[in-house]
Amino acid sequence: MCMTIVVCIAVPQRGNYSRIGHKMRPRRAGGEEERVLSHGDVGGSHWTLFVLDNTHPDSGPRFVHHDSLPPTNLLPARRLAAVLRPLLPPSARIPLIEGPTPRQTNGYDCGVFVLAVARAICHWWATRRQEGESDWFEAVKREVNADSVKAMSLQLHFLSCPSIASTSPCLQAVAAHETLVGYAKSQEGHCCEACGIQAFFPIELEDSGSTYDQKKADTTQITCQDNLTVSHSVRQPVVTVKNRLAYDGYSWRKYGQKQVKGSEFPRSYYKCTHPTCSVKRKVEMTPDGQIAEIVYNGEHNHPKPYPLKKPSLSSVETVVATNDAGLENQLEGCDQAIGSDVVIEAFSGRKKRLSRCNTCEYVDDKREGIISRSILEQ
DNA sequence: GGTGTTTGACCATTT
DNA sequence: GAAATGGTCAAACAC
Ligand SMILES: [Zn+2]
Repeated sequence: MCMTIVVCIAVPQRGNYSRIGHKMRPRRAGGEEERVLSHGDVGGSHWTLFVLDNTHPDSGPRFVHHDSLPPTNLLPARRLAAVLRPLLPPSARIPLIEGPTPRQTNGYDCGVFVLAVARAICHWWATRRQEGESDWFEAVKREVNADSVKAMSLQLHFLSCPSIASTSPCLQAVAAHETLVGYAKSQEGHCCEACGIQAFFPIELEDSGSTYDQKKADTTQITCQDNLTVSHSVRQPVVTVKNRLAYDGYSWRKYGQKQVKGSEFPRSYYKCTHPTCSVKRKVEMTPDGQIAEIVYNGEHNHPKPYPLKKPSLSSVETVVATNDAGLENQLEGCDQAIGSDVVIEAFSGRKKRLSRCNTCEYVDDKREGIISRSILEQ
Protein backbone atom coordinates (compact mmCIF):
# COMPACT_ATOMS: atom_id res chain seq x y z
CA MET A 1 0.00 0.00 0.00
CA CYS A 2 1.48 3.26 -1.01
CA MET A 3 0.05 6.66 -0.44
CA THR A 4 2.05 9.70 -1.31
CA ILE A 5 0.77 13.18 -0.92
CA VAL A 6 2.83 16.04 -2.18
CA VAL A 7 1.61 19.32 -0.89
CA CYS A 8 2.11 23.01 -1.14
CA ILE A 9 4.04 24.40 -3.97
CA ALA A 10 4.33 27.93 -5.10
CA VAL A 11 4.84 27.47 -8.75
CA PRO A 12 6.89 29.97 -10.68
CA GLN A 13 6.56 30.45 -14.40
CA ARG A 14 10.23 29.60 -14.61
CA GLY A 15 11.62 27.59 -11.78
CA ASN A 16 14.33 25.15 -10.89
CA TYR A 17 12.31 22.05 -11.50
CA SER A 18 15.32 19.79 -11.64
CA ARG A 19 15.94 20.66 -8.03
CA ILE A 20 12.46 19.48 -7.23
CA GLY A 21 13.12 16.27 -9.07
CA HIS A 22 16.22 15.69 -7.01
CA LYS A 23 14.38 16.27 -3.79
CA MET A 24 11.55 13.98 -4.78
CA ARG A 25 13.79 11.10 -5.78
CA PRO A 26 12.62 7.98 -3.92
CA ARG A 27 14.47 7.28 -0.72
CA ARG A 28 12.76 4.03 0.04
CA ALA A 29 10.52 1.67 -1.79
CA GLY A 30 6.87 1.38 -0.95
CA GLY A 31 5.32 2.23 2.36
CA GLU A 32 3.35 5.26 3.31
CA GLU A 33 5.10 8.53 3.30
CA GLU A 34 4.50 12.16 2.79
CA ARG A 35 6.84 14.49 1.05
CA VAL A 36 6.56 18.16 1.35
CA LEU A 37 8.02 20.75 -0.93
CA SER A 38 8.60 24.12 0.56
CA HIS A 39 8.19 27.46 -1.07
CA GLY A 40 11.93 27.81 -1.18
CA ASP A 41 12.29 24.82 -3.44
CA VAL A 42 10.82 26.58 -6.38
CA GLY A 43 10.27 30.21 -5.56
CA GLY A 44 7.22 31.77 -7.16
CA SER A 45 4.33 33.59 -5.64
CA HIS A 46 0.98 31.94 -6.28
CA TRP A 47 0.34 28.94 -4.07
CA THR A 48 -1.41 25.93 -5.48
CA LEU A 49 -1.68 22.36 -4.32
CA PHE A 50 -0.09 19.56 -6.30
CA VAL A 51 -0.97 16.05 -5.20
CA LEU A 52 0.34 12.72 -6.31
CA ASP A 53 -2.63 10.46 -5.79
CA ASN A 54 -1.65 6.83 -5.56
CA THR A 55 -4.65 5.62 -3.67
CA HIS A 56 -6.00 3.59 -6.56
CA PRO A 57 -3.50 0.84 -7.38
CA ASP A 58 -5.84 -0.55 -10.01
CA SER A 59 -6.06 2.54 -12.14
CA GLY A 60 -2.58 3.75 -11.30
CA PRO A 61 -1.31 7.02 -9.91
CA ARG A 62 -2.35 10.45 -11.06
CA PHE A 63 -1.42 14.03 -10.41
CA VAL A 64 -4.15 16.27 -9.08
CA HIS A 65 -3.66 19.99 -9.17
CA HIS A 66 -5.80 22.35 -7.07
CA ASP A 67 -5.58 25.96 -8.17
CA SER A 68 -7.82 28.55 -6.56
CA LEU A 69 -7.11 30.93 -9.39
CA PRO A 70 -7.05 28.79 -12.52
CA PRO A 71 -5.38 28.64 -14.88
CA THR A 72 -2.62 30.66 -13.25
CA ASN A 73 -0.44 27.69 -12.38
CA LEU A 74 -1.64 25.23 -14.96
CA LEU A 75 1.46 25.46 -17.11
CA PRO A 76 3.92 25.22 -14.21
CA ALA A 77 1.94 22.27 -12.85
CA ARG A 78 2.39 20.51 -16.18
CA ARG A 79 6.11 21.19 -16.06
CA LEU A 80 6.30 19.86 -12.53
CA ALA A 81 4.41 16.74 -13.53
CA ALA A 82 6.83 16.23 -16.40
CA VAL A 83 9.75 16.39 -14.00
CA LEU A 84 8.19 13.98 -11.54
CA ARG A 85 7.01 11.33 -13.99
CA PRO A 86 10.47 9.85 -14.64
CA LEU A 87 10.91 9.41 -10.91
CA LEU A 88 7.81 7.27 -10.59
CA PRO A 89 7.23 3.66 -11.61
CA PRO A 90 7.32 3.39 -15.37
CA SER A 91 3.79 2.13 -15.76
CA ALA A 92 1.18 3.99 -17.70
CA ARG A 93 1.58 7.68 -18.34
CA ILE A 94 0.55 9.46 -15.18
CA PRO A 95 -2.22 11.91 -15.99
CA LEU A 96 -2.49 15.39 -14.58
CA ILE A 97 -5.97 16.52 -13.75
CA GLU A 98 -7.33 19.71 -12.31
CA GLY A 99 -9.11 19.02 -9.06
CA PRO A 100 -12.19 20.94 -8.04
CA THR A 101 -11.13 24.05 -6.20
CA PRO A 102 -13.24 26.95 -5.01
CA ARG A 103 -12.12 30.15 -6.68
CA GLN A 104 -10.56 32.75 -4.49
CA THR A 105 -12.11 36.17 -4.80
CA ASN A 106 -9.20 38.22 -3.64
CA GLY A 107 -5.55 38.42 -4.46
CA TYR A 108 -3.96 37.03 -1.37
CA ASP A 109 -5.70 33.91 -0.06
CA CYS A 110 -4.16 31.32 -2.35
CA GLY A 111 -2.08 29.90 0.49
CA VAL A 112 -5.10 29.55 2.72
CA PHE A 113 -6.95 27.74 -0.03
CA VAL A 114 -4.05 25.33 -0.33
CA LEU A 115 -4.23 24.59 3.37
CA ALA A 116 -8.02 24.30 3.31
CA VAL A 117 -7.94 21.82 0.44
CA ALA A 118 -5.12 19.91 2.12
CA ARG A 119 -7.18 19.71 5.27
CA ALA A 120 -10.17 18.42 3.33
CA ILE A 121 -7.93 15.74 1.82
CA CYS A 122 -6.74 14.76 5.28
CA HIS A 123 -10.31 14.56 6.52
CA TRP A 124 -11.24 12.43 3.54
CA TRP A 125 -8.26 10.17 4.14
CA ALA A 126 -9.12 9.76 7.81
CA THR A 127 -12.84 9.15 7.44
CA ARG A 128 -14.65 9.14 4.13
CA ARG A 129 -12.12 7.00 2.34
CA GLN A 130 -12.94 4.16 4.72
CA GLU A 131 -16.57 4.75 3.97
CA GLY A 132 -16.05 4.19 0.29
CA GLU A 133 -15.68 7.71 -1.06
CA SER A 134 -13.30 7.15 -3.93
CA ASP A 135 -11.50 10.48 -3.87
CA TRP A 136 -11.44 13.74 -1.96
CA PHE A 137 -13.18 15.86 -4.56
CA GLU A 138 -16.52 15.80 -2.80
CA ALA A 139 -14.78 16.54 0.49
CA VAL A 140 -13.23 19.63 -1.04
CA LYS A 141 -16.59 20.77 -2.35
CA ARG A 142 -18.14 20.15 1.05
CA GLU A 143 -15.49 21.67 3.26
CA VAL A 144 -13.82 24.41 1.32
CA ASN A 145 -15.86 27.52 0.89
CA ALA A 146 -15.70 31.21 1.62
CA ASP A 147 -16.53 30.77 5.28
CA SER A 148 -14.12 27.96 6.00
CA VAL A 149 -11.32 29.81 4.26
CA LYS A 150 -12.13 32.96 6.18
CA ALA A 151 -12.08 31.02 9.43
CA MET A 152 -8.80 29.35 8.53
CA SER A 153 -7.29 32.70 7.63
CA LEU A 154 -8.20 33.93 11.08
CA GLN A 155 -6.80 30.80 12.69
CA LEU A 156 -3.53 31.38 10.92
CA HIS A 157 -3.47 34.93 12.11
CA PHE A 158 -4.02 33.82 15.69
CA LEU A 159 -1.01 31.58 15.41
CA SER A 160 1.18 34.43 14.28
CA CYS A 161 -0.35 37.38 16.11
CA PRO A 162 2.45 38.51 18.42
CA SER A 163 0.10 39.82 21.06
CA ILE A 164 -2.03 36.73 21.22
CA ALA A 165 0.86 34.32 20.84
CA SER A 166 2.58 35.77 23.89
CA THR A 167 -0.28 34.76 26.14
CA SER A 168 -0.98 31.38 27.67
CA PRO A 169 -2.63 28.73 25.52
CA CYS A 170 -6.02 29.11 27.14
CA LEU A 171 -5.95 32.82 26.60
CA GLN A 172 -4.88 32.33 23.04
CA ALA A 173 -8.05 30.35 22.57
CA VAL A 174 -10.12 33.01 24.23
CA ALA A 175 -8.37 35.81 22.43
CA ALA A 176 -8.88 33.96 19.19
CA HIS A 177 -12.58 34.08 19.63
CA GLU A 178 -12.55 37.56 20.98
CA THR A 179 -10.44 38.83 18.16
CA LEU A 180 -12.65 37.08 15.70
CA VAL A 181 -15.71 38.77 17.07
CA GLY A 182 -13.85 41.98 17.56
CA TYR A 183 -12.22 42.39 14.22
CA ALA A 184 -12.77 46.00 13.71
CA LYS A 185 -14.18 47.15 10.44
CA SER A 186 -12.91 50.61 9.87
CA GLN A 187 -12.09 52.79 6.93
CA GLU A 188 -8.80 51.02 6.76
CA GLY A 189 -10.30 47.62 6.28
CA HIS A 190 -10.04 44.93 8.89
CA CYS A 191 -7.62 45.10 11.72
CA CYS A 192 -6.76 42.76 14.57
CA GLU A 193 -7.15 44.78 17.69
CA ALA A 194 -4.76 42.56 19.59
CA CYS A 195 -1.78 43.38 17.44
CA GLY A 196 -2.85 46.03 14.99
CA ILE A 197 -2.07 43.89 12.00
CA GLN A 198 -4.45 43.96 9.14
CA ALA A 199 -6.49 40.84 8.84
CA PHE A 200 -6.17 38.91 5.66
CA PHE A 201 -9.63 37.80 4.90
CA PRO A 202 -11.72 38.93 2.03
CA ILE A 203 -13.76 41.95 2.86
CA GLU A 204 -16.25 41.31 0.14
CA LEU A 205 -17.09 37.90 1.56
CA GLU A 206 -17.81 39.01 5.05
CA ASP A 207 -21.12 37.81 6.33
CA SER A 208 -21.91 36.45 2.93
CA GLY A 209 -22.18 32.82 3.84
CA SER A 210 -21.93 32.08 0.17
CA THR A 211 -19.80 29.56 -1.57
CA TYR A 212 -17.70 30.26 -4.54
CA ASP A 213 -20.32 28.76 -6.76
CA GLN A 214 -22.75 31.38 -5.69
CA LYS A 215 -20.25 34.14 -5.80
CA LYS A 216 -17.98 33.67 -8.71
CA ALA A 217 -16.13 36.85 -9.16
CA ASP A 218 -14.63 38.27 -12.26
CA THR A 219 -11.07 37.35 -11.62
CA THR A 220 -9.58 38.62 -14.80
CA GLN A 221 -7.75 41.29 -12.87
CA ILE A 222 -6.92 39.21 -9.87
CA THR A 223 -3.52 37.77 -9.32
CA CYS A 224 -1.88 36.98 -6.07
CA GLN A 225 -0.84 39.69 -3.73
CA ASP A 226 2.76 38.75 -4.21
CA ASN A 227 2.50 39.77 -7.80
CA LEU A 228 1.51 43.25 -6.81
CA THR A 229 -1.31 43.43 -9.25
CA VAL A 230 -4.23 43.02 -6.94
CA SER A 231 -7.30 44.65 -8.26
CA HIS A 232 -8.43 47.45 -6.05
CA SER A 233 -11.96 46.54 -6.80
CA VAL A 234 -11.31 43.50 -4.66
CA ARG A 235 -8.94 44.76 -2.05
CA GLN A 236 -9.83 48.05 -0.53
CA PRO A 237 -7.07 50.62 -0.78
CA VAL A 238 -5.57 51.52 2.52
CA VAL A 239 -5.57 55.20 3.22
CA THR A 240 -3.55 55.04 6.36
CA VAL A 241 0.03 56.12 6.69
CA LYS A 242 2.98 53.80 7.09
CA ASN A 243 3.55 52.25 10.48
CA ARG A 244 -0.07 52.57 11.41
CA LEU A 245 -0.76 48.97 10.55
CA ALA A 246 2.41 47.89 12.29
CA TYR A 247 1.41 49.70 15.44
CA ASP A 248 1.35 47.30 18.35
CA GLY A 249 1.61 49.53 21.37
CA TYR A 250 5.38 49.33 21.65
CA SER A 251 7.99 51.82 20.61
CA TRP A 252 10.43 50.76 17.91
CA ARG A 253 13.61 52.18 16.46
CA LYS A 254 14.57 51.28 12.95
CA TYR A 255 18.16 50.18 12.64
CA GLY A 256 18.37 48.80 9.15
CA GLN A 257 16.71 48.09 5.89
CA LYS A 258 17.50 45.48 3.27
CA GLN A 259 16.15 44.23 0.03
CA VAL A 260 15.87 40.54 0.74
CA LYS A 261 16.02 38.00 -2.01
CA GLY A 262 12.65 36.46 -2.73
CA SER A 263 10.78 39.33 -1.19
CA GLU A 264 8.95 41.89 -3.21
CA PHE A 265 9.38 44.59 -0.62
CA PRO A 266 12.32 45.91 1.40
CA ARG A 267 12.65 44.47 4.88
CA SER A 268 13.03 46.91 7.73
CA TYR A 269 14.68 45.97 11.02
CA TYR A 270 13.42 47.41 14.27
CA LYS A 271 14.52 47.25 17.89
CA CYS A 272 12.33 47.93 20.87
CA THR A 273 13.40 51.29 22.29
CA HIS A 274 12.92 50.22 25.89
CA PRO A 275 16.39 50.38 27.51
CA THR A 276 16.33 46.86 28.94
CA CYS A 277 14.40 45.17 26.17
CA SER A 278 16.03 43.40 23.26
CA VAL A 279 12.99 42.49 21.23
CA LYS A 280 13.37 42.94 17.51
CA ARG A 281 11.03 42.80 14.63
CA LYS A 282 11.30 42.59 10.88
CA VAL A 283 8.68 44.27 8.77
CA GLU A 284 8.13 44.00 5.06
CA MET A 285 5.80 46.69 3.92
CA THR A 286 4.26 47.45 0.56
CA PRO A 287 4.74 50.90 -0.95
CA ASP A 288 1.21 51.80 0.06
CA GLY A 289 1.91 50.98 3.68
CA GLN A 290 0.36 47.53 3.98
CA ILE A 291 2.29 44.92 5.88
CA ALA A 292 3.39 42.07 3.69
CA GLU A 293 5.16 40.29 6.53
CA ILE A 294 6.04 40.99 10.11
CA VAL A 295 8.21 38.79 12.30
CA TYR A 296 8.83 39.32 15.99
CA ASN A 297 11.89 38.07 17.80
CA GLY A 298 11.88 37.80 21.58
CA GLU A 299 9.50 38.86 24.30
CA HIS A 300 9.13 42.26 25.86
CA ASN A 301 10.08 42.53 29.52
CA HIS A 302 8.03 45.64 30.12
CA PRO A 303 4.48 46.89 29.65
CA LYS A 304 3.43 48.66 26.51
CA PRO A 305 4.35 52.32 26.59
CA TYR A 306 1.52 53.14 24.23
CA PRO A 307 -1.54 51.05 25.01
CA LEU A 308 -3.49 49.87 22.04
CA LYS A 309 -6.17 52.19 20.92
CA LYS A 310 -9.44 50.97 19.64
CA PRO A 311 -9.77 51.69 15.96
CA SER A 312 -12.65 53.78 14.90
CA LEU A 313 -15.60 51.54 14.36
CA SER A 314 -18.45 51.70 12.00
CA SER A 315 -20.77 48.77 11.93
CA VAL A 316 -18.95 46.27 14.10
CA GLU A 317 -18.66 46.73 17.80
CA THR A 318 -15.43 45.86 19.48
CA VAL A 319 -15.34 43.13 22.05
CA VAL A 320 -11.63 42.51 22.04
CA ALA A 321 -10.25 41.39 25.35
CA THR A 322 -7.97 44.31 25.71
CA ASN A 323 -8.23 47.00 28.22
CA ASP A 324 -6.16 50.12 27.99
CA ALA A 325 -3.19 48.17 29.24
CA GLY A 326 -3.45 45.62 26.48
CA LEU A 327 -4.53 42.02 26.33
CA GLU A 328 -1.60 40.38 27.98
CA ASN A 329 -1.50 42.92 30.75
CA GLN A 330 -5.02 42.25 31.74
CA LEU A 331 -4.85 38.51 31.53
CA GLU A 332 -1.21 37.81 31.93
CA GLY A 333 -0.32 34.68 33.79
CA CYS A 334 -3.72 33.16 33.55
CA ASP A 335 -3.58 29.44 33.05
CA GLN A 336 -7.13 28.76 33.94
CA ALA A 337 -9.17 26.54 31.72
CA ILE A 338 -11.26 28.12 29.05
CA GLY A 339 -14.60 29.06 30.42
CA SER A 340 -13.28 29.43 33.93
CA ASP A 341 -14.49 32.15 36.21
CA VAL A 342 -11.34 34.11 35.70
CA VAL A 343 -11.74 34.16 31.97
CA ILE A 344 -15.43 34.88 32.13
CA GLU A 345 -14.72 37.70 34.50
CA ALA A 346 -12.26 39.15 32.08
CA PHE A 347 -15.04 39.47 29.57
CA SER A 348 -17.67 40.73 31.91
CA GLY A 349 -19.85 43.35 30.37
CA ARG A 350 -19.48 41.87 26.94
CA LYS A 351 -21.41 38.67 27.31
CA LYS A 352 -24.39 39.98 25.42
CA ARG A 353 -22.33 40.62 22.37
CA LEU A 354 -20.68 37.27 22.74
CA SER A 355 -24.01 35.58 22.36
CA ARG A 356 -23.25 34.34 18.91
CA CYS A 357 -20.39 34.52 16.52
CA ASN A 358 -21.30 34.46 12.85
CA THR A 359 -18.07 32.87 11.78
CA CYS A 360 -17.31 30.16 14.30
CA GLU A 361 -20.91 29.55 15.33
CA TYR A 362 -19.96 29.99 18.92
CA VAL A 363 -23.00 30.36 21.08
CA ASP A 364 -22.47 31.77 24.49
CA ASP A 365 -23.69 29.16 26.87
CA LYS A 366 -22.24 31.04 29.78
CA ARG A 367 -19.94 28.88 31.84
CA GLU A 368 -20.64 25.48 30.40
CA GLY A 369 -19.47 26.12 26.89
CA ILE A 370 -15.98 26.05 25.58
CA ILE A 371 -15.13 29.32 24.07
CA SER A 372 -13.94 29.28 20.51
CA ARG A 373 -13.19 25.61 20.37
CA SER A 374 -15.17 25.22 17.21
CA ILE A 375 -12.92 27.48 15.24
CA LEU A 376 -9.71 26.30 16.81
CA GLU A 377 -10.46 22.70 16.22
CA GLN A 378 -12.19 22.90 12.91
C1' DG B 1 20.15 68.56 21.74
C1' DG B 2 17.09 64.55 21.46
C1' DT B 3 15.03 61.13 18.76
C1' DG B 4 14.39 58.47 14.89
C1' DT B 5 15.52 57.31 9.83
C1' DT B 6 18.55 56.37 6.01
C1' DT B 7 22.07 53.84 3.93
C1' DG B 8 26.63 52.04 2.91
C1' DA B 9 29.85 49.11 5.21
C1' DC B 10 30.80 45.30 7.83
C1' DC B 11 30.29 40.64 9.73
C1' DA B 12 28.52 35.90 10.33
C1' DT B 13 26.43 32.19 8.27
C1' DT B 14 25.16 29.36 4.50
C1' DT B 15 25.75 27.39 -0.04
C1' DG C 1 37.76 29.20 -0.18
C1' DA C 2 34.58 32.21 -2.70
C1' DA C 3 30.20 33.99 -3.34
C1' DA C 4 25.68 34.91 -1.76
C1' DT C 5 22.74 36.27 1.71
C1' DG C 6 20.74 38.12 5.95
C1' DG C 7 21.44 40.86 10.00
C1' DT C 8 23.67 44.70 12.37
C1' DC C 9 26.40 48.87 13.00
C1' DA C 10 27.12 53.61 12.85
C1' DA C 11 27.79 58.07 10.59
C1' DA C 12 25.08 61.36 8.39
C1' DC C 13 20.91 63.38 8.16
C1' DA C 14 16.00 65.10 9.10
C1' DC C 15 12.61 66.66 12.12
ZN1 LIG D 1 10.28 45.87 24.49
